[in-house]
Amino acid sequence: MRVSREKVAENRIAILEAASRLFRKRGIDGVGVADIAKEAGLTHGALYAHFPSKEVLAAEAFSHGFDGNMAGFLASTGDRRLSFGEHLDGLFSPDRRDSLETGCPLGASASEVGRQGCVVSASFTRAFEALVAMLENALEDAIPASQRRSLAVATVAAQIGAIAVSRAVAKTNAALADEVLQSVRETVGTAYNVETAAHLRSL
Amino acid sequence: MRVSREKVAENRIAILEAASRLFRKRGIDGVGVADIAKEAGLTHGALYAHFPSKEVLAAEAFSHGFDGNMAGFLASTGDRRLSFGEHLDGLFSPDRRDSLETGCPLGASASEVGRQGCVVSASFTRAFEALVAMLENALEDAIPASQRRSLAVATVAAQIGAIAVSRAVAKTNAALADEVLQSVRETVGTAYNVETAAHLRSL
DNA sequence: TGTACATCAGTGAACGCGCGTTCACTGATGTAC
DNA sequence: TGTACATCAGTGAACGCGCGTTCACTGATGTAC
Repeated sequence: MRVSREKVAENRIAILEAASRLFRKRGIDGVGVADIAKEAGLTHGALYAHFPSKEVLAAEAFSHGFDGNMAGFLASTGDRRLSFGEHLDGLFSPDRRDSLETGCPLGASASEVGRQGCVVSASFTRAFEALVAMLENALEDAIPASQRRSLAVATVAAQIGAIAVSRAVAKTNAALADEVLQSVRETVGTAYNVETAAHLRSL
Repeated sequence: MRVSREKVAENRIAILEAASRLFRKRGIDGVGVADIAKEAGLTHGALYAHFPSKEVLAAEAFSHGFDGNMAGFLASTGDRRLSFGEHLDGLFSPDRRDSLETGCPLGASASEVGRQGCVVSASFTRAFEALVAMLENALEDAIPASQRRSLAVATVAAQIGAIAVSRAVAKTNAALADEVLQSVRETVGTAYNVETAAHLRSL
């Protein structure tokens, strides 16, 4: 039966939340549309009133999950702009690795997105660029503009690898899982220190 | 009908090759056992005479793909031990990104392995450690032992991220895909240079 | 404000299909004599 | 070396199941009067 306009909007969000969570947890190919609809409190047919296909849902769920994560992060820091080092602490924390379902969808799906269609790839790219922009912003004043983007791009890509690898080895070797996060964090930090030192010397 | 011992061994290899190639290309959840058997020139039933389940096949195919890649790499370099910089050139090349089916399975499956069982995780961990050992070996004489492992671990993890991200954005933004590889390579290179410089100074 | 009706989000059965796995059967291979 | 037979890798039908998607239908909502 027909439902109110507010309910329609609510249901759409519920589908996106459920899809976002389940895709992160079990992968895009590992979740069926019926699972998603059920988790959202609907039947599978209803899903097609909101999204034309599973692929489009995946792309929108990806964006939704990323936006939610980003908004939550910004809310947690208040108005304060974090330093690059503080960002690194957050990005490479074991907590971040352990929050598969609620964490950033970039790390959860990196190697799968390459196999999906253009719509999903576009969502991934947009989220990646948003993270890069956030780090570039944190690097302002610390290192010259010409090197900011390169370090920001490298940091986000390396972090995605660190999280994915840390999760992949965690079942076998928990110590290695932590070591991976720390080593990548250190290496990125070293590169950052070199740039800031060079920048300070040039002033 | 029964086949000769040599044929059995051949068929086993054929299954592993097909599985390894298809899993890299389409993901573990994206390939059926029938696809694999067909690609190997068999029917799906035969597969269960060689492997007890798809999961075990996935783990063995992962190891097989990694070993083949490693052997091919070692053969291509002859006896010569590559420098760390030469390793970086190979690891972050666009060619490596573009060879999904034949390339290293670590980058192809990183974010999926975390969702698979222990058997697959163990295969991944073994391959990861093998790559780390190769890089540690390349770092000998260049930087002190105490820092070798950390840089090697970080390099492999960052490279896996760089390849996965580069593949994920490639459909949307080819320039960004190349930029990712180059930026991570540069950042790892910078960290390496810092360590070597410090090491030389200490001599 | 009250009534009549068109709209359309949601339901649930059904579509064809492929999944991972099992199993009775086949027949060439390997072995024992 | 030749024969008889046990072995077992491979076949292909069948298992139950879940997949993504479609669609006739329902009935509360939104709208027009």
